Amino acid sequence: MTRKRFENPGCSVACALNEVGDWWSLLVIKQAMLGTRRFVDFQHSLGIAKNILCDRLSRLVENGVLVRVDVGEHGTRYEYRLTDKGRDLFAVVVALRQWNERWNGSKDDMRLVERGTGEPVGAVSVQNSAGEPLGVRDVLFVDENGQPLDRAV
Amino acid sequence: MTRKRFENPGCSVACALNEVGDWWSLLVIKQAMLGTRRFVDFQHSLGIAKNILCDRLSRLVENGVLVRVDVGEHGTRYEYRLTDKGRDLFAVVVALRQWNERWNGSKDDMRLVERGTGEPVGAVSVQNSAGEPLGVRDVLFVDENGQPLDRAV
DNA sequence: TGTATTTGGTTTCTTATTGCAACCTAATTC
DNA sequence: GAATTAGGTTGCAATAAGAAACCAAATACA
Repeated sequence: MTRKRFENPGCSVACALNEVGDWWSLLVIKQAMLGTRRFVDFQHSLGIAKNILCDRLSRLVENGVLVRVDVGEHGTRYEYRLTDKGRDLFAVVVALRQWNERWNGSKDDMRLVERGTGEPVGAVSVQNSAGEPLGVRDVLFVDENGQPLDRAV
Repeated sequence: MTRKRFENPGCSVACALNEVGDWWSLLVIKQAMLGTRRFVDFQHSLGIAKNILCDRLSRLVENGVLVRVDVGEHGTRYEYRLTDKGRDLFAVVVALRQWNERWNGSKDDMRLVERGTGEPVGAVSVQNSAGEPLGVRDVLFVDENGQPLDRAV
């Protein structure tokens, strides 16, 4: 039985998870954000099986999250580089990181600072137009007609 | 062979994915944010197999993302409600939603607006202390001593 | 009161995916 | 010229997923 891929075109979260929602993809992307580009480096830093890494890299390339660039003179050295689409997952990765640090208290080996100033980056949050953070209770989910969906979280 | 659970305590992203990084968990959480609380409602709205739903709900309860509340008089009616920890995944869910809409252009059935004003919520992003958005190229990953890790993304 | 249905599961069975290890080919290094 | 490296592919055993059947307690329905 094929694992359900969330083709449901009515749910953006499902569609996003369809591309990057499996066990390894987001870790591959995070590692790419750290500068990893080569097959063997992904393999060693993540401790992932080679066939699974092959599969994930191919799928991420198919989906336009990574590009495979030929860097050898004669075609057996490749680099996997983030595309704009891939780099745009930065907020997702950082939000996950911060969530884990807030609730599981595990200290990551590395910190994230602004390149220019060296200041730590702020907390990733949903915001209104004034830049004030919004929790899930501060928003409404509305349908195409602007009618709010009943809800109590 | 047991699927690798990312116990690696040195990586927050891996730890976070260990709790909510499988195919269904984030969809269950998103659905809970929409107000779904009952087993059958999760089942029908997500189209998930009952045994898998059981497993995911139990795991999310174990990890403190949901609580199981007895709402029947005599103990066979339950509700699964988000905890503070679960609600705090809001930024992750919205970031994924927005990423998909930016890059895959699929229109979600529902829109997200601020409860008070009815205005659409802003784009979730990593920011510096001044509230300016930061891309992955605008930050440095530094180790415990503040030394930047070599990197070119 | 008696029957049907709903709820929240568990069990069984089949299929898919994972992880490991072995292997493989072209290119590089020694 | 031999050994190693890069980037895979293949085969196998173990695990997880999905569908469907089943089940007990509680509720709704007549």
